[in-house]
Amino acid sequence: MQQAQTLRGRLILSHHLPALVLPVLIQYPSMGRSPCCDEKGLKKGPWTPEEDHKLMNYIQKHGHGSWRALPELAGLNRCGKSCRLRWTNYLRPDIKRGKFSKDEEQTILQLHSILGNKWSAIAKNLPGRTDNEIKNFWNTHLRKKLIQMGIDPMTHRPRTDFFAALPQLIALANLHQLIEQQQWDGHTTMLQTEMVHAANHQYMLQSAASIAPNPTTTSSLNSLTTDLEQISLLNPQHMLSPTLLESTGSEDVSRQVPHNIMQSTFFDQPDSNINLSSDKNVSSSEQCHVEGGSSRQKSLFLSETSLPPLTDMSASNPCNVISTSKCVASSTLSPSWSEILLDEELMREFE
DNA sequence: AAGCGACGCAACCGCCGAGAC
DNA sequence: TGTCTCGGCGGTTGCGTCGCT
Repeated sequence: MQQAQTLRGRLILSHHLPALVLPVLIQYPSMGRSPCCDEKGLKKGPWTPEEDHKLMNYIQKHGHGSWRALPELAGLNRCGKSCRLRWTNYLRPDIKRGKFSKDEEQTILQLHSILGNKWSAIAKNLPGRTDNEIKNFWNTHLRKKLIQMGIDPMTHRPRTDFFAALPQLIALANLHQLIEQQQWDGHTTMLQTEMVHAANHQYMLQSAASIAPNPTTTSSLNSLTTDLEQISLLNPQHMLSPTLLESTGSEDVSRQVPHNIMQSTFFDQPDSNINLSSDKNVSSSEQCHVEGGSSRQKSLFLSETSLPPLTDMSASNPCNVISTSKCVASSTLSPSWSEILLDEELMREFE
């Protein structure tokens, strides 16, 4: 019954609304979340053709003005925010709908490699497309496409994290095994506490490093570094990797691992004779096979093992937080796929 | 034909910055 | 300076559709 009424409304409206809006109305009434009750009694959920008609009529006659005041003036039982969203993402007459062209797709890919998830900024370069539409297109199509091509959708560079993460995975497996064996009961609690601290510090460093260097962030980083050094001083056996300390401020921080975790895990035992990798396929630089050796050797070994985060940390994408020029500059380290594959002219526009 | 999972996308949520007071 | 309002933005949700078994 309700469906029949909606359908009727759809057919009647189809004679009155601009041609651009008609394809939109075909999709009623199914999309979006199910309505839920609001404390103020305002309606939520999918918009009906009647509501759209009211909103369009009002804005075409009076402009939107104050979005907060609009619903009452237009006779809508919606919040202003909902009206604004509906207008900007759906009803605006200049919205271009339908499939994205190859050109649009390439533009999105290139702009995303430069700007990151700045959908509104990307949308400004694609007339008629909304940020929401571009975001959806990215999440449902382009992102998957890049992943299938073996390209990290956030960095736009070939993914290497799995192989680079192998030593870390192996280390974690060993850590688990060691804790279960409880060979060093007294150390376990302390170690776990330190692991939490180290993880926190790593996270803070990653966040700080993703911000463009300036006096404030530099001092913060120095403070963090000092903090990390203090941890290692309190626990000399948990030496920190020089690369971790030196890399504050570079995007490579996100690829470091709390080395005090690694080292305390592997070497606190009286007889550290731990075979961390029996996999012959792992390259020599990634092998974690350590038998005895001096502490200097052990330290060197670990400091040279650069490890990525196991999760896809969007925060580590410099393009999410820093300026375009910084991103382009960082892209000179190694060419991103878009620099190789896509239109050079467009790339130059953003350099 | 029915069941089921993946997909697509409109709409909501929560946060943030700008501006007014 | 602090608070409030408003608009904008990015992330997430949830439901209908589609395609496969």
